[in-house]
Amino acid sequence: MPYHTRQQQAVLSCIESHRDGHVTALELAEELRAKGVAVGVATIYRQLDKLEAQGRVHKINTEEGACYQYCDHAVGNCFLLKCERCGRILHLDCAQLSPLYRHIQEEHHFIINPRKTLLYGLCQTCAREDTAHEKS
Amino acid sequence: MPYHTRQQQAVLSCIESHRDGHVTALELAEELRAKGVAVGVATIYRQLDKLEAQGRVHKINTEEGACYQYCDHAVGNCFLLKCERCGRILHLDCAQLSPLYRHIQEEHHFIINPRKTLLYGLCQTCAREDTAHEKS
DNA sequence: TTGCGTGCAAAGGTTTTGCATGGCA
DNA sequence: TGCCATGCAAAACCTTTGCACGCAA
Repeated sequence: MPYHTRQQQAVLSCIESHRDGHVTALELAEELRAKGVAVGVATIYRQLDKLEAQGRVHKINTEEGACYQYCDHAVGNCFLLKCERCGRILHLDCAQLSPLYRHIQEEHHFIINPRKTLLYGLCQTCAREDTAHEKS
Repeated sequence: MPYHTRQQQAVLSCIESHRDGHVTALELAEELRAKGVAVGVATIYRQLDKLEAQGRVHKINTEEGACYQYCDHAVGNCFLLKCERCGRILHLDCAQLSPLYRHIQEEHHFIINPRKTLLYGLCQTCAREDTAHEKS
């Protein structure tokens, strides 16, 4: 039977406040410390594991380590785009995604977890810069 | 001006021999050592960086760290599927992928790097096991 | 009171870096 | 000969684990 603690509440509300963003475990630790609600990193990792198992948080593996995102909405068509140049992560919604997942399931018998889709590429800003550089 | 060395050749041919698979940097080191062509891990990481910059190798970030895959073919429709249960990585080809990339580029102005697409989910074997467990 | 959750510190693993050495051109 | 690439070891880094303690129920 799980206990409710001050730390659990703090971690959850902190990651919730990044609703449309994503944070690393260590960023959470830093933020909580700044707020005066210090929580040990071990506890943060353990909480994030639990929250992920409950489906309340997504864990996303990037080049720089794992980052986490709060999740309260339908995720069927949501996905993340990481710009390989500036490192920013964008959140998009694309209606063509769930048909693709269905197709993959029917043709290749693989059940996609839509919460973990992360594509890499170039964001608009960086793509523009590239073009500008090529011209000069 | 780059020099050509025994080690470079060894790393490249070793990763090439995994044509349809993927290896971690440390697995490469292990394999090379077993072949009697010991190469330091630092060198392997440095080589993989260069090969990735040249587009000859894909770097894929997984839960367990980075793995690398040789790349010599058109990659427009290739992608990877990682089973979240057994950890296996499958390589698939799906004609619906490049239209999706085009759509994302046109609608959301993000240029996808098709070499890095990695989706998560459940492979057929593990999905079957899940179903079996639920029934019992 | 019971035992789960926490914090600290240490361990674990992967990847990077500094520096002296070796080997290609 | 000049200089890049290598190897080793140490460092950096993120994440997990062990264990004693604190606190919720």
